[in-house]
Amino acid sequence: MKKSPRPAAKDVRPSALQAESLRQTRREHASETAEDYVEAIADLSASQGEARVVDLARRLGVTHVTVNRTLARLQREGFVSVQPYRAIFLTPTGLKLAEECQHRHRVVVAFLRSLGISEKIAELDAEGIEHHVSPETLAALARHTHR
Amino acid sequence: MKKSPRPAAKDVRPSALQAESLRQTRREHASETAEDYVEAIADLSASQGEARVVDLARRLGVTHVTVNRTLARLQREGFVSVQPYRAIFLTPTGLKLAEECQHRHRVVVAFLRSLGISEKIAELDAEGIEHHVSPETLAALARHTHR
DNA sequence: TACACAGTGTAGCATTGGCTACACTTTGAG
DNA sequence: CTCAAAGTGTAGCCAATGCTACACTGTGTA
Repeated sequence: MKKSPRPAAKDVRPSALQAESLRQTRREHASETAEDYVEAIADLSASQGEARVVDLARRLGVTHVTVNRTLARLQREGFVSVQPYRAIFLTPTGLKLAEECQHRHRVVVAFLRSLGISEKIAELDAEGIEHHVSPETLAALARHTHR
Repeated sequence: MKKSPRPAAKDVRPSALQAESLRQTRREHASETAEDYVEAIADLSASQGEARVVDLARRLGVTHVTVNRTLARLQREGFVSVQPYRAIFLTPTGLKLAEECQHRHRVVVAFLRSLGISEKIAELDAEGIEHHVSPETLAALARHTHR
């Protein structure tokens, strides 16, 4: 029998769970962009009647070039419908995702506000947090939002 | 005077703030990797005496190739000290970051657990959330963690 | 001491998501 | 109807982060 040259890892947190969590987080990150875009498109459509590339760029804090390329991917993935020089529309799939995101965003912000966090900080943190909140946690946050 | 062809965006949420939040989130994402790595290295060093590439790979859920390349970047940025075929060490800067991350992680998990979230889900969500929690929010979470 | 094998390193490819620079379309003012 | 400016699209660059395939090191065991 061969003694392994270095002892196997006996971790405090099991590596498998840790790795799974991180893989999950990376998967989420892949869809964060989609979520940010569809949410912005939904908001702009509601507030202005249509979503245009420049507005998205301003809203998302990137150049119109990045918006353009990302929209191409989102179209490929079935979230939006784009035609050259035309307004941007959400597909039914995209609309559904947008509504989920808006809901999650509202819940997270309301919760943070109810902890006494300022409006600005709450918005800032929510933007980062909202994509990583599981349904269970979202429900718990909603339950624990008082006032 | 020229009337603008299309009316300027009058957003519900001001675009500037929105864009700033998202830019902030992107900046955070750039350092998430660093945080995950230094935290893992600190944990492994504590539990096994040393951190090796394979262990990190297992722990982070990526191949050893990715670990290797990322370590090169982290060394470039001053978080770790690496020599070929040797164990991986944190610099003082890296160690400080690791400790902050571990603290944030503990606070977030404890808070989620105190909301009644299960251990597994709490760990999963914390992994995604912890990188996006501002000091203000972290303090608020700690304050509102009861039992 | 030799060597098998686990661990480590490197080459090269793909995708995502930033950017600048430049070209093309659309549209409203005149 | 014209045309300049705003908006949109494209080419090409860079960095980060995945991967597979293959090469090299180091070390305990036989």
